[in-house]
Amino acid sequence: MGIPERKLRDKEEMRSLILTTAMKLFVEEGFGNISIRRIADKIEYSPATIYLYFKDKDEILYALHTEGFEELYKRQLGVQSIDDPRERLKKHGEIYIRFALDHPEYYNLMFIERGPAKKFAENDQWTVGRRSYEFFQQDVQRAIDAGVLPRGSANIATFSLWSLAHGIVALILRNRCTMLDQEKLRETALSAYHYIVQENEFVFAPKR
Amino acid sequence: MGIPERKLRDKEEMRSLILTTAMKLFVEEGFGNISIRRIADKIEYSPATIYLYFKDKDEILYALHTEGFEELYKRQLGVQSIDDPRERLKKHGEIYIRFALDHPEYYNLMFIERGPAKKFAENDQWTVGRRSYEFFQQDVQRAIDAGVLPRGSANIATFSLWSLAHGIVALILRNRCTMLDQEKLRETALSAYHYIVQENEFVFAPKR
DNA sequence: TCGTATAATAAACAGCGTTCATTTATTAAA
DNA sequence: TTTAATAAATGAACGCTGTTTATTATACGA
Repeated sequence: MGIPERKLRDKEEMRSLILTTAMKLFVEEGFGNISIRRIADKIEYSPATIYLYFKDKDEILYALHTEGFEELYKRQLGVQSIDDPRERLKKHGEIYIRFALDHPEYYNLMFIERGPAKKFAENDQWTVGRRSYEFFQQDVQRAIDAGVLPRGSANIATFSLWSLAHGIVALILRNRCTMLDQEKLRETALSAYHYIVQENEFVFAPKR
Repeated sequence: MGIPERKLRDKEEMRSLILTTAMKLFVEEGFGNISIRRIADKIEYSPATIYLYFKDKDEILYALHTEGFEELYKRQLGVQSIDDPRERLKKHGEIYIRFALDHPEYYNLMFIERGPAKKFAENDQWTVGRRSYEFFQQDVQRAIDAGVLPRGSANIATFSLWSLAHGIVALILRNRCTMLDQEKLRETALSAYHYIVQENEFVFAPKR
């Protein structure tokens, strides 16, 4: 009696076929060009078939968004090579900003777009994101304990620094930085983060 | 020979009829429910007619976005009652954050959505935004001069603080703050900004 | 009044997410 | 092997979207 098992495997295979196809479309052509109908085309099934495996489009987006958090978390682990609390905090920001600028489409999905967020309530209330967040928060707490950051709620401090990093890349990704040198956006982004989390006042000052 | 003049007036009237209708729809039903066809319905014209007065939908969005900047700038002027550079900087952030949370739809259009940004290149490269930005930048420069902020590029400092405020509200508006107390988001937002721009010497002041 | 310039529109195009009745394929039972 | 039941897949439609174009209605100058 291996038939129900095989059927389940088939179902799972189809789900992941849809997902990897969505992923490919997503990476190659960006968020805007992803559509149920195009995914269906690529896998040579009817659009209606996709709805047998996913409730709606947002459910697919949510899966992609989870994929993105895997990559981000992997990168975050890079901070472990650093001991100094302040340097570690800086590294966190750099990793975050680089991730966003390296994978703008993923970042968009993970932190800007409305779609996947709708699933937070239904699903696990942002479990994937939570892991990244708490990892960061730990190091923020450490920085506070070390006197590198002002005392106060670690929650607020974490949210504050995260907002800083998010704000930087979100404004860049959405083209709100026409007043900045477009050639040096990457450097500027990092400098903006360093301006807040810095060794002392001269480190990032322009050479004169 | 007042006919061509009247025609011009008519044309201008039609443009503003479309805009105010779009505005009404926008405010009443939000960004997602604004569409050329619904605007056309409301003013009892065909959708095609709208294209005689606006090149495309983004051009209408851009006009709304400009409207939003008027309101923001008005609020920004509120800082003029404050002299102390640090307090003024704090006020800037508060006004910005309050504006975003009071008018999420406008904020979305002005700083998050992709549509209007496409017009920056074609039009005047974000003149409306620039006014707000430069007003803020002046006060940042003043804070630097007063020793309230670390020395360094005023450009970076401005961008940095703006990013902080933007990040805070953007994450809230896009529902990425499930880890925070949803009842106190407003307070938390302000606290997050104050955490960076504060009396306390740790963050900004040079080491010892 | 007549031809012309302008304004407005109906209709269509190409796309979207989603639903549902119907058909096709697969499995279990007779 | 044939038949009945079940599961998988789909065609076609619904109701939207932004945008274009050929056609019609209107207003104007001569």
